Amino acid sequence: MHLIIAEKHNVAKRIAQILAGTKPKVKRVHGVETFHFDEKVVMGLSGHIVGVDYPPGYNNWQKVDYRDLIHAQVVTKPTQAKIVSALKDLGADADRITIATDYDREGELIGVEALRIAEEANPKIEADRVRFSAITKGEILDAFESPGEVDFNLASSGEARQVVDLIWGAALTRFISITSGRLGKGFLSVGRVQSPTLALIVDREKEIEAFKPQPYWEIYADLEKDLRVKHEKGRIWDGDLARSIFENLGDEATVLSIKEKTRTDRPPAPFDTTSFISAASGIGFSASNAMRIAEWLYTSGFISYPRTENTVYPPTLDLRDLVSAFKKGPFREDAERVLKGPMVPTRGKRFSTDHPPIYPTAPATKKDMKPDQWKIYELVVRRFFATLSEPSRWIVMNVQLDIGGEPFRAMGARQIEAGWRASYPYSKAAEQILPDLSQGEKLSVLGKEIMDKETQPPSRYGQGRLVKLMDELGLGTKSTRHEIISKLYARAYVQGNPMKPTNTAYAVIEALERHSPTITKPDMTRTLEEEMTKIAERKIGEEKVIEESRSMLDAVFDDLLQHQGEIETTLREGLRTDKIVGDCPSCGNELIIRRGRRGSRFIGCAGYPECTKTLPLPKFGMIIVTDKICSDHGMYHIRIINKGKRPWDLGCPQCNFDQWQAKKAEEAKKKAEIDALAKIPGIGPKTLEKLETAGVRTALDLAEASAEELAEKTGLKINKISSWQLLAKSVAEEPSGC
DNA sequence: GCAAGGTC
Repeated sequence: MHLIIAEKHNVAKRIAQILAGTKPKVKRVHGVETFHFDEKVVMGLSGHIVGVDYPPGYNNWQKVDYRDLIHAQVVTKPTQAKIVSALKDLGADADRITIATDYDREGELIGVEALRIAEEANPKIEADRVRFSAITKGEILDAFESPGEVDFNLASSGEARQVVDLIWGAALTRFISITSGRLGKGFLSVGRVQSPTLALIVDREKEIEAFKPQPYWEIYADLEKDLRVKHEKGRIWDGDLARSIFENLGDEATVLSIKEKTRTDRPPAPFDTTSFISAASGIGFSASNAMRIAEWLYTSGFISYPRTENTVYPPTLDLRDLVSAFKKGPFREDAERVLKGPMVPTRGKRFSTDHPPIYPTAPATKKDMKPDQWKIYELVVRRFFATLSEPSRWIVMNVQLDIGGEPFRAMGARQIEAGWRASYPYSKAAEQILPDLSQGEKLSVLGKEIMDKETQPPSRYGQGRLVKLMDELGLGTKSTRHEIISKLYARAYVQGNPMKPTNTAYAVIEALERHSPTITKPDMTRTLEEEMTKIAERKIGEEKVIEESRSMLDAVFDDLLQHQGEIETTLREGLRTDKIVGDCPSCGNELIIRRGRRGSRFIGCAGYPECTKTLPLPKFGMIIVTDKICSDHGMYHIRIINKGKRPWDLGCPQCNFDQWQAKKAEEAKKKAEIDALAKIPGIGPKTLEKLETAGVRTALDLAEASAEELAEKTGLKINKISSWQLLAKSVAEEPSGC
């Protein structure tokens, strides 16, 4: 039997269909769907099915010595037990195994992992490897026609990365968590990708804080024909000069010149993961949410594989056929427009062997999915059409004017052909229509304006921008960048979007930059990549790279352990300031988030025990002090983050407490009225039931009801109802006892 | 309970 291994289930299924020519037989092996035909079996993995970890005995964070962690024998453990078992069973029966995992380094390692398991069950199995960059009939048949060999060196370069990541990550994560006292659920983490990413955000925040705004002025004049013109100088840095220009401005403008140019605005490149996340971020999706939805669309058959670095459509993709599929449904007009054109697809800078760019694989309507899913699907469809469209064309006008010796200017832009913008309305380019003007024309000045402005600090990174930046710096991969960003939120290192770092993040980055700068810079990834290439080229061994990395980490710990005291001070100060909620309304001391004896949390005053002001906090979830301040109480708003749930904005803790108290009082009042109804002589449980079906639950309800209607609805005697009503009225008017 | 990398 010939066993064929794909990286994922979907790919296994399609490979089997292509190779079989007919529908292959589906058999479940240890719960895993496999595909059988002509003495061949295709099975899919789920990415890595084993992972590196420490052997048992290294679990206790406080008891294990850092040096032991650095030099421990790292082991490989199955992480997908069912798939491993299926692989063993099938491997035992196979005389040949073909690795058909993704065509990249990680794919090579995943293939070798599978091969080792199969070899364990059957040492005599013969192995080969096929490589393809799109799952189309042509590519797959070609690849299987001439299989190559498994590249064990490439795989071991991936293994070296795994071990280096684990030992640096684990040792530094434990050190920072132990030193800061943040153990258990709220631990602080460190890693080759997450820490440099966090450092980018912290650096940006420092730039913003250090920014000194510069004042400048802009001068505008409003002319006849509804024309607004701006002083040629744009930003005028000298206030006196600006005011003098403004005050001495003449009352007639002369058109000096009119320049017209056509500008072509080229359509965007096909989506890779980075540009997709960036575009989704532009319409309000977080990176993780965009990817989650894209994965759903992929597994539901609406779009192609969303994790790709490729921005060039493969020649095997029949674009005309695909566009034609959209001739029915909500994208009919776009499809017809594109089909009329030359349909030359745009190409991005990056071409890779992993997967095609992200494109829609099937037409759909709004009814097929939820609104958010539709928005993402529509984005992918519209981007696809845009990449097959013609450029958008504009006429841009540049009008120069003179007002009493001062140069002014007006810029106009008019779209003459929408081109790709007809399908892709996400990146807006606004038209600026100017009135008809002629050279030498004179226009009176109807009004003037001087605007005093100041330069703005750089803006915080939004998630889309950060993903792009990570991509440029080589941090993380198409599949992990959004997860890394989520991790920063989960550790309470950042909050909001755009992202603002917490003081804890400042402190962690400061400590690392001082004593372990390697882990805070993108260079670590870059040098690791270089080492990996050397391993793949057999210029250096996997073991050598790991050993060198271990001794570097040893040196880092020489420094860290020597300065553990001061690092502790830095970290604890950062942690402390993140817990400040505001000033105590009773005594003016700081209000801080504190922990009760049984792990409960509350807001307490730093002036305790003299001041006993407290406010409650929820039992579960991570508490985040945001930078939003309550205008009534001067306290920072609180946000609660529970894993897998939407964040809950609790708001100002004082307002929240007041509202809760008011609600409780309201409920108590209601309960008192319900009790009062039951206490009226003559009203027993059966009568209560009848009254309730008529909508009467409290004494107040009864007092306000119409006796006739109530009698009709309940079948109770009207005179009885009237007598109860008298009693109810007297009860309802009494102030409630609690 | 640690990383980052696959995939669901």
